[in-house]
Amino acid sequence: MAYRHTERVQEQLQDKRNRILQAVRAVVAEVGFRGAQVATVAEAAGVATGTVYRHFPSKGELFAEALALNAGHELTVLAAVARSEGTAMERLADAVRVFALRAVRARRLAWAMIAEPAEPEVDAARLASRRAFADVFEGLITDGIAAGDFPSQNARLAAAGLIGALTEGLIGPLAQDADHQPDAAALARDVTAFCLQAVSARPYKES
Amino acid sequence: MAYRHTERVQEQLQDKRNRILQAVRAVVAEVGFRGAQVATVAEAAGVATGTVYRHFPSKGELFAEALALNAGHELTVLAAVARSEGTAMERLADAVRVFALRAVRARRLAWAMIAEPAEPEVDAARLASRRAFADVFEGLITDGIAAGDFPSQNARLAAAGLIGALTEGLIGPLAQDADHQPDAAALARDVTAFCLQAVSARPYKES
DNA sequence: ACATGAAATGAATACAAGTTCATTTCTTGA
DNA sequence: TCAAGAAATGAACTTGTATTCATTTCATGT
Repeated sequence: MAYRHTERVQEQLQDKRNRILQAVRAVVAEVGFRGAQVATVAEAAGVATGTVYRHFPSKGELFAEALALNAGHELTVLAAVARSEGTAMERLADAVRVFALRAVRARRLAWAMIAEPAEPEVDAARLASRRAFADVFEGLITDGIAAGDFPSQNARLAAAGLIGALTEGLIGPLAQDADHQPDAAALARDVTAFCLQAVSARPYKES
Repeated sequence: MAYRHTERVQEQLQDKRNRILQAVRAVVAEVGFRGAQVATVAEAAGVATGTVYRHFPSKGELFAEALALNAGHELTVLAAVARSEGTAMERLADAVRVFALRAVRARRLAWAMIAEPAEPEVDAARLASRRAFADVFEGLITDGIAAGDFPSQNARLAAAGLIGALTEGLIGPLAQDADHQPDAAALARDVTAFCLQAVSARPYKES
């Protein structure tokens, strides 16, 4: 008997695994899922291509785990905001604002996480996280309706609509136009205004 | 001299070209861009694979032209609605409703046309058509603001928000859940209500 | 009918990217 | 220092598709 796993080795392995996951994040943030290949990720992580496969069974599962990790992080942040003090209206406003600010600060990554199709495993992981995001918004809208902050409406659909509006307004292809790019804060402010109005308003004209 | 292009041949060629474009539409409507391969398209068009390349220089350009063709058609419909009689509010309502109804009736195709990434040429073509759609909505919103139908707002962003909400609510992955799929008409109605409220409403509570 | 040249064919090829695995390098305990 | 076993390496392999091109089929005018 001349070799046994020691704690240090375990840590190094775990470390390498994490480095690879972080490398996925970094590469995807730069070139999206479309351009992210295993060899590139390996290089970014400072390991050989084959090493990746000692830690993950396939590209799809690696990328899916990286997405889940990142989405989970964002979800934690969002859920905390949603659980804070204040009226449903205030909390929804905060949640949307936080989502918007974080998204504009890393558009490419945000778009990849939220919308860019990729391997089936990645798509599946995204569907789950997307639903989790929608659930947070839906909960806030439902609260708001119950509290009389918002008019009665289809909360599930409204939540989807918010995510769609956020995605499109902040990180979609149309938002990438560099022609007259306002600062991120202004963009986030306008999108937030739109989202709040969509959920919280009553008809502008009596008809 | 024993061969010269005759009219009949020209027509047949044009015909074949169109058949191929239609075949792209049909195949994409079924399996999306991801699953659409040249061989499949050729088969659907009733020609050999190589024939496709006598009419189009590459897969990317073929698919991009197919997308532009289809988007152009939709845009014509939408623009006609936008130009019809009525207040800006009514015309926006009609436009959104028409968009929604047509989209839910062919979700897979609509998603491919609006959102599914594909070859770079396709993405470029889509960006153009997307902007055209957004422009129609933006024009209606601007009209509405000028007429006092809608409160003052960032029309460009609101237009993007509408498209996002429509996309997400009608044809995005979350909308694909077959669990409790309401009929298309009901879905379109709710989404339309959300969109109109987003643009046309005033604050629900004076604050 | 026939010669001419275009158009269609589809099997063969090219290519890109994910995955494997024989070899090398590192780690451990004696 | 050394043997044993694990981990890392990266070049070779595999696979799935887009693209090509030698061959065949078809259309035209005499």
